[in-house]
Amino acid sequence: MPLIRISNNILTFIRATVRRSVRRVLDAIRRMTELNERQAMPVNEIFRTLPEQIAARLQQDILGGHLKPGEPLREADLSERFGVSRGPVREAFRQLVQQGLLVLEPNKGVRVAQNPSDEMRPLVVQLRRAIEVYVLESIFDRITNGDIDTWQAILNDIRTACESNDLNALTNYDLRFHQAIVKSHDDRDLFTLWQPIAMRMMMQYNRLDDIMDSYREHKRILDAIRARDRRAAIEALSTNIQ
Amino acid sequence: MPLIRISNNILTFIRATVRRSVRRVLDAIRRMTELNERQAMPVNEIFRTLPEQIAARLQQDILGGHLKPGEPLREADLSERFGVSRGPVREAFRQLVQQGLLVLEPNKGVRVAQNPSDEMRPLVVQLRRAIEVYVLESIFDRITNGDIDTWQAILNDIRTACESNDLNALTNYDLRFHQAIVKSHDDRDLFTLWQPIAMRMMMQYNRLDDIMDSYREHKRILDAIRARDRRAAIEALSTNIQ
DNA sequence: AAAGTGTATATTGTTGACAATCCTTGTTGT
DNA sequence: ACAACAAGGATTGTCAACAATATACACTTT
Repeated sequence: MPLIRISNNILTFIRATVRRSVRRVLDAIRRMTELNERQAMPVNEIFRTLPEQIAARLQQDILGGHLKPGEPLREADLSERFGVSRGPVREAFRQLVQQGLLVLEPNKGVRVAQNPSDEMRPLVVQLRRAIEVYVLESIFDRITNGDIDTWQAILNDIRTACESNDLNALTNYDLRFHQAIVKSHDDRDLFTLWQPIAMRMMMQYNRLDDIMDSYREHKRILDAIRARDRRAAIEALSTNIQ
Repeated sequence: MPLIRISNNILTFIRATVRRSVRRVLDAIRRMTELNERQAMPVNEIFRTLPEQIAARLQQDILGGHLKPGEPLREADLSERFGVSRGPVREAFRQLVQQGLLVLEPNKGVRVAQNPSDEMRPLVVQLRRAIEVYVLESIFDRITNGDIDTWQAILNDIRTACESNDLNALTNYDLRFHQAIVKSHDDRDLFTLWQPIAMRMMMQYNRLDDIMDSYREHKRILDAIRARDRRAAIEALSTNIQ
């Protein structure tokens, strides 16, 4: 029971004003941090929607192995866990289905997808390589120092994860590193195309004997880019994807 | 107002009985038509869900060019058109987003996706070829005469469409032909992976000077399969995808 | 023994109402 | 002139209640 009663008209106008103010602040931040327009985020990527937040959490759970392949997910459970109704949870499920992390059986719900079979892995590798090499080729001459700084920051996170032997975090940052590259292409559709393929590889993240190799491989990529050595960059990228 | 009032208990038992009967009939049909188990459909693929039906209709509208790229789709409009509430329409939107036919902007709704850029087309071709060749290689020795008959039926449809110069129908059957091949792989995940890529090619279906070429190309594929000529089949398939 | 039936329960599917957001238009203040 | 404001209408987002379906189990029929 509020202490003061406010009319609806006044409420909507307060909301509008606040919203506008927030937008102005965010615009200012964006200008200050000099995100180049190529990846200028719409406001709604900063305040992500409910389903997106839920999907992000579940994605981590799946890639981190806390949810095992084949495990069923119930809408009611999650809606309680996140304190929302079943609608946004359903929506989040759809997003994860698109990414290939969940499979949907009508009237029966969703389960965590099985890891891609060993037989299939070479195909997935081939597809992902094709896309990422295409992206890197395509953007190479337009890569700014700002881009490189962004990627360097993620690379630092990769290093930290490797050093502390945190496979969970490594999976996450590895994904983000490549994601950042793919997202810097003008054509956002490429990211949509790339995501489900990359996800399928992330589900079985165990190819390295020495975990530090992951850091070294990514460092090679970024160093080559910084040196503007096109061939070396693409070669390093290809090597990393397997 | 129903003429007779029936208690809830009786209703549920009637429903259960009817449902079981339907299932038995469908099982019988399935056995009679001798669909091999590899692609044995669950019952719910025969009676498709509401969202699936809506998505299928919209898919045709988009591929047929009745909905132009960039055109916004409103939930309320479609829910009225199909006589359902907005829920299933939303769901259908999500499925089409997954296929790359719609793009989603949070709080703003969906629009028909832009055709892939010319620059991007070679990449998409490469990806689709990789998948379909992989599938064909993988299933080749296990292709049954039943499979071939199924594909022949679609090929006949392609021929009819070509002869009557119906580009709309041709797009549809061309899609189905390849879809049937991809779906006959054990691993259903391959289809999920393939679909968004193939859709992006179907959005710009205009590469042929002579429309009958489409029939000839598909006939070459099927003839080679029927002759169990692996290399020729894969070569014909590759040629067809461009 | 195998297939079918009655029933209860858990879960997903659908709906309509309401809330939040976007977008446009006209107005105000500088 | 220009940026910010105010108001509204249109559209998407969220919710909670209800309907339909899947599934399991005890029981009956053939």
